[in-house]
Amino acid sequence: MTEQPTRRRPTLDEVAERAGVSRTAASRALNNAPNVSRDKREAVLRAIKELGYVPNPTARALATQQAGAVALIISGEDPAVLADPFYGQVIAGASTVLEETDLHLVLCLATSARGQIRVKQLLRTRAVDGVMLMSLRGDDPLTSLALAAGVPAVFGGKPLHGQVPYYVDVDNVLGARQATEHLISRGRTRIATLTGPLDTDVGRARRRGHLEALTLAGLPYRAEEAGDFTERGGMAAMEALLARHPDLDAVFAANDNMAAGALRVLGRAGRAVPADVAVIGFDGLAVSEITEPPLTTVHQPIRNIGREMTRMLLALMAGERPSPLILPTTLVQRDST
Amino acid sequence: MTEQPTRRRPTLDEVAERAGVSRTAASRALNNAPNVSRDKREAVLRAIKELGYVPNPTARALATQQAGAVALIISGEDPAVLADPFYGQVIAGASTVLEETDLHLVLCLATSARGQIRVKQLLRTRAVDGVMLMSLRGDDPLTSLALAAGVPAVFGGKPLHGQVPYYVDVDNVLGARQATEHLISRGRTRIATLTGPLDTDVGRARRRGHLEALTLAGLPYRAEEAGDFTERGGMAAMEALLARHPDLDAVFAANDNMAAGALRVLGRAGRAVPADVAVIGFDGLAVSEITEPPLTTVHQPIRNIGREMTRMLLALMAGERPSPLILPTTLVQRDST
DNA sequence: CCCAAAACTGGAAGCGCTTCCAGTCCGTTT
DNA sequence: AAACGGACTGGAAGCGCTTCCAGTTTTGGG
Repeated sequence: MTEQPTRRRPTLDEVAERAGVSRTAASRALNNAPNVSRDKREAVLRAIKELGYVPNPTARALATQQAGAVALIISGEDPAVLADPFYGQVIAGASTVLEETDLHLVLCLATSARGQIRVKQLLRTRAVDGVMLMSLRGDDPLTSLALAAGVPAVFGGKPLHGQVPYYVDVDNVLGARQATEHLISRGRTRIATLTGPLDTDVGRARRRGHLEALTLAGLPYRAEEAGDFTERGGMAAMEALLARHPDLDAVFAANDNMAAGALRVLGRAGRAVPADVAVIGFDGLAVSEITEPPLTTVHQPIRNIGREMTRMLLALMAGERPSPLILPTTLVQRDST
Repeated sequence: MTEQPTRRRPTLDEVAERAGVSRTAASRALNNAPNVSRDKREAVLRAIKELGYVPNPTARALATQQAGAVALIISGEDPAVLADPFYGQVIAGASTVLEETDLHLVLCLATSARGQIRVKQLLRTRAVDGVMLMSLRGDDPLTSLALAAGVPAVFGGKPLHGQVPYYVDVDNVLGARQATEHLISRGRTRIATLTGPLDTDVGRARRRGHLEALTLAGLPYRAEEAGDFTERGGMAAMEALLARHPDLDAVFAANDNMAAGALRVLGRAGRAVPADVAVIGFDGLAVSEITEPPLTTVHQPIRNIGREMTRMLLALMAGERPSPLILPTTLVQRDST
């Protein structure tokens, strides 16, 4: 039945005619704008129902000069970035906010040369009314591109270089400092860190917080290894760390994935956690609850990040000038420290 | 500077004027259609460059009656479905294919009542040129909705009820059978299974494959517990299973997440894997490589699913009638069996 | 050198909806 | 009863691009 020659869908003109009013009036009734008498409004509504009329979003977009969509742009060198549940959470948060509007979410992975070009196009053609950008690396050209495009843009996490006016972030420095201070409070003195990529703001900020805590406590021990925020990368980094600093008694991993990897490596190496080595993570992802042992971690409200980015974008699109937002982190004590 | 009164962007008319040709010719040159002399074509291209002209996608969409986008609709009762890296892979696969076209990807989470309504709207208003649907539960109304909408639609995995003409799936029955046969070949005789949700086709199909293998081998032992495809759910199910069937000597988990959960529970319960209990999963996600011990699993080409769904959708949109596709699975032997 | 076929051209008609603006109607105010 | 502000109306002008079609110019064969 669906194969029937797809009878052309009714237009607003037909609705107007059937209701015996002008197209203008029909449009007003449709959008329940003022200046339509009660009678006509009802007549139009009835006609709409009878005809099964559905407004054409493209035509509306052309007339109103609004795309009716916002984009979430995820950068990174590998399409596998999405394997990180982190983004899933952000997307979920964004979705819940967008559900309340009539904006669609277009997802762009700027993970290949081709992808970057597509994003550029998206920005230039103004195919969306606003964009959210995430996980930009050091001098990601997307940053300036987005800023220059004149499209409302909010960033998830500050880009490493360049100031951006609108962003949502968590206090990475403070969170990391709390993490390391927690380890210190447990009596650890040879505290190593598995950092994130150091060409990202989040990677550096967490490292900085860690170092601040060490300095403040007057601890001279320094040991670190860079990871890539994946569990696998965390394993490799932990192995390297263990080889170079076999005497470490605690590890601050810059995220839970890497912490989970570290736990495995420590387990295989025969180090008891937390007896021999205490481990703390960052994120508060589901994985942190089910590691062996359950992971103490610095929890960040990821879903909220998506939600707040979206709210900020909506505000921006509405002509407001929202302030950057720094979300708080909280230490969640479990069994690995 | 971006605050400057946003000088109106040039239109095709202005390009045409500057190039000294008609708008028609300009359009043709732009889309490099035939019937434009070399001279004019070049003049237009030059004007485009000089003016920094960028075509307005909305106007084009209105004129061509094509939205220029396809949707990926993910159903499920919880926005957290996206936490499963599975979808990340599918999205990545879809993206790589779409990158080669000029279609955008709009992502819809039909995970709430509001979300369902939005999807319905999306379908009715024809805001996209095609849709891909995933993870539909038993009698998900989305199935018939999508079919009735008259929009090209391809399904990821067969819906439980109702035949759909276009879908991409893996041979879940066969894959599951291989898994259990593998366990049997390792000499196991008391083989339990952690099933997926039994109101999904994938959940039932894998269970069926498991049972087929048992029947074929003449093994009378039956033990199963339903999970929800999450690691956490796998843990709960494994605990229940262990309590009711303490004598089991092998477990087929319907996906890797649950298998990972099962491994943890078995570890805590003091059962050695694979010595006491052999475990096999399904999916071949990254997690299967880093569990302790590394997990033997039935690998399915997830990225390809996204890719092939997209290709199928493109074919459908091009007026072809592609055949459903069943992707093969392969057994990946690691250390848990 | 003539004529039909092939290759261009560009005016004009949309695609479906929003919104400005010049009016029309009415109930009040004085 | 004349004047007035406010609530409706709907014709018409777009929004920016594609494409049909009738007409014009080139080509190429005979």
